[in-house]
Amino acid sequence: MVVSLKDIAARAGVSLSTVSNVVNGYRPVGEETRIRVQAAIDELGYAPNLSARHLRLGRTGIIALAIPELDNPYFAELAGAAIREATGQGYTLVMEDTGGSYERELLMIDKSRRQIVDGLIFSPVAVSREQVLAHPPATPMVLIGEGVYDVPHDHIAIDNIAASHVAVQHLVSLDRYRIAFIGAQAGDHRQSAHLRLRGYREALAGAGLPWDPALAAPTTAFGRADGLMAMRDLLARTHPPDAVFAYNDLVAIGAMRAVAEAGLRIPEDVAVIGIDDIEEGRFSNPTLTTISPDKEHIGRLAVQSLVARIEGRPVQPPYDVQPPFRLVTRESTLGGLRPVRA
Amino acid sequence: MVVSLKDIAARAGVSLSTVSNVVNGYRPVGEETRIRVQAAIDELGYAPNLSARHLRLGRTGIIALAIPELDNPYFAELAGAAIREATGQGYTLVMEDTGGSYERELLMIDKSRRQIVDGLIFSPVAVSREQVLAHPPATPMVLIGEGVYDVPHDHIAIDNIAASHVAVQHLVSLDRYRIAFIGAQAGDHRQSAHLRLRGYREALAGAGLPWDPALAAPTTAFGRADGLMAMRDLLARTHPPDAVFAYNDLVAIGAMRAVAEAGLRIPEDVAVIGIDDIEEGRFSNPTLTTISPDKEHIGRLAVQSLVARIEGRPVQPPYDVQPPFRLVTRESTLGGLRPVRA
DNA sequence: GACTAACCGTATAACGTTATAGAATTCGAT
DNA sequence: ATCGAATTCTATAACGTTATACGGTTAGTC
Repeated sequence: MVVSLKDIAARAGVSLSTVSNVVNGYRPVGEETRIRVQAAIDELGYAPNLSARHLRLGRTGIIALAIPELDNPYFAELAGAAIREATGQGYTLVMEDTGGSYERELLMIDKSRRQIVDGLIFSPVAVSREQVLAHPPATPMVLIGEGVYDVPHDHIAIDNIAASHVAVQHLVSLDRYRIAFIGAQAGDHRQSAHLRLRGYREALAGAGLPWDPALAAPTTAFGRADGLMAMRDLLARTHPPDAVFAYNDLVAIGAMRAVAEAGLRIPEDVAVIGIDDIEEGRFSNPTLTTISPDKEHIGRLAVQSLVARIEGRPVQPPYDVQPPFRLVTRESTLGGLRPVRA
Repeated sequence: MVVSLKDIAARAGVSLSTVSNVVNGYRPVGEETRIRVQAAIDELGYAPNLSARHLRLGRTGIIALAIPELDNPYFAELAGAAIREATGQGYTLVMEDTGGSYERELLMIDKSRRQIVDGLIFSPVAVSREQVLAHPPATPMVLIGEGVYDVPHDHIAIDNIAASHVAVQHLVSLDRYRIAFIGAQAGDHRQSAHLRLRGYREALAGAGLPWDPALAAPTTAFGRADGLMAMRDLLARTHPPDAVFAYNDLVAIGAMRAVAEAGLRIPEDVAVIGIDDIEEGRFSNPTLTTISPDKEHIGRLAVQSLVARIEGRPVQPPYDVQPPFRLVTRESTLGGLRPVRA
């Protein structure tokens, strides 16, 4: 049997309101009655009905995290941090996998889906800035990643251009001159691909290296298979690259596989660097040099910002945060055998 | 402004009940009024308040998936399937990361946490059979994985012993005689480790190979780092193994890294096989031979079983399902260079 | 001894929904 | 004409919670 306030009230011989006050501490309650009520609560094993509470309060205590792909370890690791923070703040976090699909992303910002949710952390990839502007969300929204810029929402994303500079400069410092980029995008979406491509070009220019469009390999998506195919393609050229800057670690790992299949050595023949610092790259053969964003920081900050807005706490106007990142050098660029530190 | 049934009723000039009937199709409504009401709904952009609906109906439409580690790709891939199925069935799935912690797992089955949830899909690792029996859940629960057996709940897990047989037999068929197992557990928990160890021993016996306790390496957890350390240990022995059956793919990948660091070749010096068939193993160097459970099947079936129980549909008594699995042979046992089929 | 203030408790009205019971209308059949 | 039945709609009472407004009692102050 499910126990409600009414049962407790009857048992303790007080009114509904008093029990509610004991439970929530909203109003002072006499010491003696508090004890009596608490005893009844313990005996009957009362737990508040969240639907009722939420109906009354107008909030659900649930926030959503909408990401393009749960099976990308980057997002899985990020989600872990977000879940921990949300739990700590007294919220439940539900994850939505949009699959990077346009319709499912629109559904996310569409308010019909939001009746159940107090706020949304959203990593858009397919949807455009204009569409976000055209569908003002009914509840607060925090954006993560580089999908959409310049909208009136909190936004958390590393400085992609700066990160790309660091990556390319690292390859340049190793005397690589034919540096490819895998993950250039054709369409208008995936801002981050544009930004990383731009950072790549700027860094090349800064190093006095020529810009060769043939070395900017497009992909349809950003998984291991995409990196593999793009790299096979690059290696089949008459002048293959001597280094690769990959859109992310998954792409980089696919690319490394292609290099190995071609019978070439990493990094002697081709050096490889990615972005994300997923755990997989710490154990791959060779281990993967990467740009490491602080995922724990991003996940927690996203939840904190969202909760602050939900609870109407004093927050600045929508702000852009650029979490820190750092270069993590490993075998795929430095070479040698560098035992994993475990 | 948030639109409720009342607003629609006023707009369309009908009663609350009629609008509700239009929305839910519970009672027949005249064609003309239906159109008028639908128009009002579209104009005002009505979406039902789920808290209110759930309060009234006594169900929340939310199911939880509690897994030990979101950053294990196996669970991430499984969760993807579960989310898809849940969405299709009209449920929202929330994920809970227990971290394999005893307290957080108990919290999951504890009913206080369940007020918000219609049912739970649970992959226990720390909690025991007795504890599950002692804390009867308030709502239906489906167990996945091998943590707990013989409890009155639906249970979905591959036949671990049979899977281990297949894995070890594969190694035997390649003329390996010193086959190690990584992932033996000391404590009473992690049934699956026991089962896989048992399958390993049975298969050895079946092949007429001796049982050497020194080759059963325990680990504290089941990640890449654990496989790495255990393998380093095994390779430092006077008689190192010529093959390794790892508790799962993550452990296998850590083990492969250790073999590479030791300057040995896979599979010539040491063959490696895992369980799970995570995508990572399809692109690793070398690619990883593994036992592939049908994750899509498991995820969907878990949700289907749970929803059937929640909705009180005719279901058999709690049943045990053993989803199919198959051996996927790759470079880590077969050797050679086998280009990834992409 | 009356007035205020503080304290503690309660009755009640929402929050938005749906199920039940029933009211109003129409239509056939007697 | 009248009754029963079918059809379409509506009023109302919950579901369990919390905020508001108010009723008592006690203590303190002039």
